[in-house]
Amino acid sequence: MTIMPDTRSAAIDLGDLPRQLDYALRRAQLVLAQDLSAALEPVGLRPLQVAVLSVLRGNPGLRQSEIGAALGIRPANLVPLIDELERRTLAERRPIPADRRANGLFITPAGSAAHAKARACIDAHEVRFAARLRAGGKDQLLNLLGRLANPA
Amino acid sequence: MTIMPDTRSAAIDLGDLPRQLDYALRRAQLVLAQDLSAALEPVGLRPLQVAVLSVLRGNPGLRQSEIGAALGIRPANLVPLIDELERRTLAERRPIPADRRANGLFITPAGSAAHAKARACIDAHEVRFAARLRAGGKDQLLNLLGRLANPA
DNA sequence: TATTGTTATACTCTATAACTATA
DNA sequence: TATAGTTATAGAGTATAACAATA
Repeated sequence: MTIMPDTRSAAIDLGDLPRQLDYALRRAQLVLAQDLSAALEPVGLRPLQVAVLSVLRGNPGLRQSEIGAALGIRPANLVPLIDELERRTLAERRPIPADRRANGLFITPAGSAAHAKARACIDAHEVRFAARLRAGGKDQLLNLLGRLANPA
Repeated sequence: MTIMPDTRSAAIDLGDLPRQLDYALRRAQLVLAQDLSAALEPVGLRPLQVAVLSVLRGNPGLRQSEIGAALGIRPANLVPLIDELERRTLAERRPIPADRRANGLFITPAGSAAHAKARACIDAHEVRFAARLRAGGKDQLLNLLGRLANPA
């Protein structure tokens, strides 16, 4: 459980913080991440693991380097992540004959099943938070966040 | 340096990820946090330390428990943070006669000076990223993020 | 009994550097 | 020589549990 800022007690002067994008982002990101992690607990997967499965589902045979580039995860950090997915037989590494340095990554049937369950949790989570916004607010937000993340 | 997702190579299918709030938040938050941390490097402070100084500046004598509640930091995690600020004489703990369990926290002149420098860095950072949005985009974004972070 | 601050500890995500085996 | 994956390690931020001093 995260400790959330006390937004009610106007007694405390937060200065410029409420006008800072990074502060607002940190707060919102933390709330969402906490909720999503809790929502995924029944499935036993963390958000990042689900993200990897999502990409694997749409791109069978992808190399680790490619997944890392797509999701913004460094090769060194991707290794233990894939290790665990493989240990739980949710994904597997297969040798690539053409390049024996690289691995082709594949989601397994068990991985697809887990991913489907995770998707349901995530969808519910998304609906839950979209409800906090006005109609069209989610699209607006995704647009704004995309602009921030991309130099454009 | 963070590895950012490859948004250009449309070769890879990211599935539902681009439509997920938590994923968009994670990406944007990471970009902003990285940039801000780098921007604050000359001052030698991390964003969270500056946040504490900001609150201290507007609320001299605040207790640790109150700062923690305001910023969403647990008491146990606040201790080393304050320790370092105190070690660098940017803030100080003073005993509270009325309650000898608690500390009153105060920003020092050196702390105010450091905070002023940090503010300039943060303002520049904010301008830099607000420029990625349309006019009024920042206010829109702050509004949406506030709604997400707050249940109501 | 409850609260304030503290210690100790663990987990997640991110980061760098250096290694191996291939290419 | 460059690349793919790996190992080892470190730093932030966040989390819990348990304790001492005080209320």
